[in-house]
Amino acid sequence: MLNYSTSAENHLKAIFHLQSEDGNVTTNELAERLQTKPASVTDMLKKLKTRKLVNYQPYKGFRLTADGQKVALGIIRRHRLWELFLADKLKFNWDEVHEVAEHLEHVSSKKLIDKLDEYLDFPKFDPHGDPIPDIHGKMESLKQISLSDWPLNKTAIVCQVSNQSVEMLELLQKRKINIGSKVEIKRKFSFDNSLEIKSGNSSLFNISEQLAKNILVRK
Amino acid sequence: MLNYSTSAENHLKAIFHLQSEDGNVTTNELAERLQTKPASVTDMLKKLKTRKLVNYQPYKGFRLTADGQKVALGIIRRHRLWELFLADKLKFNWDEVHEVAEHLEHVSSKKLIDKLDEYLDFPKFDPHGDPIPDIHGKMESLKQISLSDWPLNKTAIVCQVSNQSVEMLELLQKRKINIGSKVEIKRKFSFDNSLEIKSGNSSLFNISEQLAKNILVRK
DNA sequence: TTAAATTTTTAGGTTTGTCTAAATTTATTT
DNA sequence: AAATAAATTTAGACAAACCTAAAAATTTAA
Repeated sequence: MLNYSTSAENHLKAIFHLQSEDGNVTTNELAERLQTKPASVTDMLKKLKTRKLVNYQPYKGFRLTADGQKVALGIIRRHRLWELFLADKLKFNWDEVHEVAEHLEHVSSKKLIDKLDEYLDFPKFDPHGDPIPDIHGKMESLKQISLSDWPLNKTAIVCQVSNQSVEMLELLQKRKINIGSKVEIKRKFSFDNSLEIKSGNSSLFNISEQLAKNILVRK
Repeated sequence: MLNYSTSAENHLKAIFHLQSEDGNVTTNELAERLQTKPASVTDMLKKLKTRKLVNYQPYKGFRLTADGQKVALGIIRRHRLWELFLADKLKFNWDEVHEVAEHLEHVSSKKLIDKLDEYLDFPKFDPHGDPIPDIHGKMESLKQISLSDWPLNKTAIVCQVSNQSVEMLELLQKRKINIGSKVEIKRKFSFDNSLEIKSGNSSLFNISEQLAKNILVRK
């Protein structure tokens, strides 16, 4: 298995995420996501195309090839395993693991990752509730819906947070909302779609529509 | 605390090791150690000098400054903690940990390393028997001597292997010699200074002077 | 103590990943 | 459907980390 630069890996991973939302990915989108410039993205895409990791045609957008997908899943596997390690074993807070995992994910020893997987007992989900690809790149898919679509007065279990901004994670931390937390919607305010909710045994509080949309729940 | 490139970190670490053996370090020595060219070393040293990590004067060799020493100890701390993690927790073989740790050591989150240290219970030595610097850069020093200077028929405990080449570690692995193994010298052959030794409860075998010099023992 | 050998540095080039500014293509709007 | 706007690519630069070959300094040895 070949080796890719940190930058190439970051591009592949970001394309993977974007295309699962959007289908075809555009240069601007990717530049925005990676906090870089469209011209830089074009440069990298030309390189990824030579490696047959992406099917890219100038001005037409791009997607990962089957090979690219495989590589991206490997990177995501590393990232999520490290996140779980940091949270479960090293007792990092839920909202601190992402940034450190961004660096650890680029250490590409296959043996390291497979042993880490074993050490963590072949986990299926990371601390954000995202599924972890197994050694073959397969992962569970969650049938979960947004908290903003959940009915009133019915307990939901938080199982994923789809927007991983630091601000948002900090907010959730403050509200003591974690993966696995039980929440219940007590009121919906139609004028701004904000919700009044109850988490665990704490008292009632309000969250915005924006936030509710990014909290995925099940059960 | 500032951030250094992987290459800069590798230079600092190598200078640290070389100067503890030699005192003053030369350009050629360092190039050899890093598997690079003298011209490249000169380039990097000029950069490290601007950062005041090394006191370097053209043609005169160099050493780490107090600051450089501090940075180097931090890198060594990371390296050795990861080595221990890989061996103890992930069950890597003793001779496989070095290479992976070479990569992990460059992930420079202070919190990560301090939590890892805690997770491993603030260990004092890595799987090769090398001391691990603590959070302040302090580490134990071993009073140990080379197996080639050990007397006949007296049990010694292997506590360090000073030459970390893969070949040598593989050889030791084959001979079932590990840190903590008990060995006893049964004969010394003066014509080539090779030794006939007994390790644990296995039968007798021979090792060269070269190998004996690189096995450090105590007790 | 010079001449030869060795070590080290300098000069100039390459690759990778980034950027800005200009040019080009595609999309939108009147 | 032309004109304008937006998105994208190209051209040309730059910094980091490396290299080779040549020049300069230092060391060694005749």
